[in-house]
Amino acid sequence: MTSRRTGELGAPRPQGPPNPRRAEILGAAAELFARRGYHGVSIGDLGRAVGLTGPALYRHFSGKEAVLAEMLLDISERLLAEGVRRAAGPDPGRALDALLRWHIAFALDNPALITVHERELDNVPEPQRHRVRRLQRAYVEEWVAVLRRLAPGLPDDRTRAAVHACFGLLNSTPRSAAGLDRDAMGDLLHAMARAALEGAR
Amino acid sequence: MTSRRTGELGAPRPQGPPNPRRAEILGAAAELFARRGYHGVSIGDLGRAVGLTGPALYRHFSGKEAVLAEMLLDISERLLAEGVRRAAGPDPGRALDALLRWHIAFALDNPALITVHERELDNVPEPQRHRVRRLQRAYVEEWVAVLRRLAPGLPDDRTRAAVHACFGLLNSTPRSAAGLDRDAMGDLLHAMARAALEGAR
DNA sequence: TGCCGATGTTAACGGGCATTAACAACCCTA
DNA sequence: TAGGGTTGTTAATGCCCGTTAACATCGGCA
Repeated sequence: MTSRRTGELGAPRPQGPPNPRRAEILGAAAELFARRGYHGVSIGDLGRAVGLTGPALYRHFSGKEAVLAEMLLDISERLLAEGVRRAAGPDPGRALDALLRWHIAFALDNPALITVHERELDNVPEPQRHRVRRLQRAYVEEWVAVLRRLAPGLPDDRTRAAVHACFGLLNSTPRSAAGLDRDAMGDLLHAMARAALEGAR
Repeated sequence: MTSRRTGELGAPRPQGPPNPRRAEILGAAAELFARRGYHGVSIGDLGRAVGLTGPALYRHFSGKEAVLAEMLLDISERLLAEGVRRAAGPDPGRALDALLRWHIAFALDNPALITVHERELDNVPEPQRHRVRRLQRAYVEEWVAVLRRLAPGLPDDRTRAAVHACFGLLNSTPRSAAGLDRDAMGDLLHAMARAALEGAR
């Protein structure tokens, strides 16, 4: 074998020693995809962003789609893994706050990733799109389960709609580069989201 | 002159008798741009969506960018015009409810337009991008002014951030095609947004 | 009736894109 | 120190896109 070019198959993912070049490319791609959209970014743009030419990318990914697929898979896995952890405790009120803190911190620290995660699923090729969708759904269900314990009377579809609306609020961060500093913004989002979810009752 | 091809200049916009073909193209373009993004839609796609070939579009618009520009200009003008009207009354609490009802109705009735309006500003060519930005900002300021009367103590940047977060919540509608019917969804969004804004205090 | 503007069509263009081929330099190790 | 895998490069290929050109049809009106 002359090169690795991981990412072409549905599963399992690379896993080897973390390749710094891959990570660098993924980071730059996140910024570009968030700003200009998947179709608005060329392989040449991607290479240039990390100081390479376009074709050099094929030493690390099987193609442009594979970059996006790995990015979305990584994001949704990270969100879900920590979401499961935080939703666990016995007190649903505390669990909700922990979920809120987690999602807000992730959105504030990775605005580009949140944006891509929210917009570009349709451009992920098919074997992996299903996996991302499953992970995203599972993450939503963690929130729904906590809210169900907190407000047992609510019908499930209403609870689910409320969670989606809450995500819309939290994920708006990247678009509102307001003058607030990170902590103030985090507190504001936490207060608003918490109030919105209580208002959904 | 052999054809009209409006939209190439910054101002003023067409204004003539409403051309049904133009409207049809704009409607189809909104759906496509919302689903696949501006760069993900070709002129051929756009023509096909209204039963024409690609080049036929140039009988109605000066190019692909002009379609997007007119679309965003139209949306932001509509939002602002009605926003100004509803923000006017003497009672800020009523004004806020009127603004909420307006924005929610618009988002529920035109999910594709809201999506494009939120995402594609960067692809509007420069003379018109400024106009759209001004209109969008003015719309936000209508909300900020109402909230300022309602909660005079809040610093302006916090109020503005809260409005943006609120828009994120309301505009999440297109992504959450939940099982709720239109009215139930509208009520839920209204309750959550109202609570979120009060929670921002 | 004959013309002309409006609104289509297909064909052609120039450019950019994703991808592949062919080749070069660099380490690591046998 | 020779060889091979890794990671780059530039050149080439083929496709698709936005746009323009050239041509057809059709309906209203002098």
